[in-house]
Amino acid sequence: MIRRFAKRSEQLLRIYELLSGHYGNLGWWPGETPFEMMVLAVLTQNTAWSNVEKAIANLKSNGVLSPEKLLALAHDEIASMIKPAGYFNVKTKRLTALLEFFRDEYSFSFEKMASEELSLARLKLLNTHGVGGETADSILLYCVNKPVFVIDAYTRRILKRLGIADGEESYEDLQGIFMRNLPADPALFNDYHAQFVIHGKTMCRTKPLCAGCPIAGMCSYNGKK
DNA sequence: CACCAGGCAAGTA
DNA sequence: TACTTGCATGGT
Repeated sequence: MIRRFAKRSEQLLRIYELLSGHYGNLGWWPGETPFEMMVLAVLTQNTAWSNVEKAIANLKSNGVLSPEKLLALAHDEIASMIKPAGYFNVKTKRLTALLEFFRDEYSFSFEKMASEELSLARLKLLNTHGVGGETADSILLYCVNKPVFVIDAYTRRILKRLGIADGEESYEDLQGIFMRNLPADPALFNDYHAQFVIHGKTMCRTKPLCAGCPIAGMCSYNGKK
């Protein structure tokens, strides 16, 4: 097979160029505040955004979208509000664990979290119940603007169809592809991830070929899962 | 009605 | 270490 790109970094930048040229610079930001984004990071685990939005709307309408308010609620009260996001008992437990961690480690301060050495902050997040790679990195990128690349199901599927990944890679393997070959720029990582999300929502889903796909020319999808 | 989206932890061996 | 299962919703 012919290598069409001398370097991985050129290929990754070309993909970004094609996606952002098609979808525009999204300036994507999943929540209105850093704290809302922290909550969203848990609520969105294995769940469609449409359901997550209903859950976060319930928290807002009940006036409890703050770490102090949420920690003062009983398990069942949180669970009933986030019910539309699914897995509500699991997510209530995970959200509570994350809020306790945020209180105990950083006194509910994103400034304190941001000032901590990045790899240490990431390890601490990963050591918190309910926080895996994607959730930790979403918090680091979207709440405290750290240059970490978030890998999600869309990213995995798109990379596989592009022939960059074979599906056997670990989370950190895939993350490393981006972080070793792109400048450590939070704004780039934010928008690149947003491009994968919007592209994954509309294309690269189940159809072998998608009309109008901006990266169709680079896609090696052969119909295999 | 069947099926889909789509992270993490805990149990098993 | 690697594999399997539980968790729950809303939309098609």
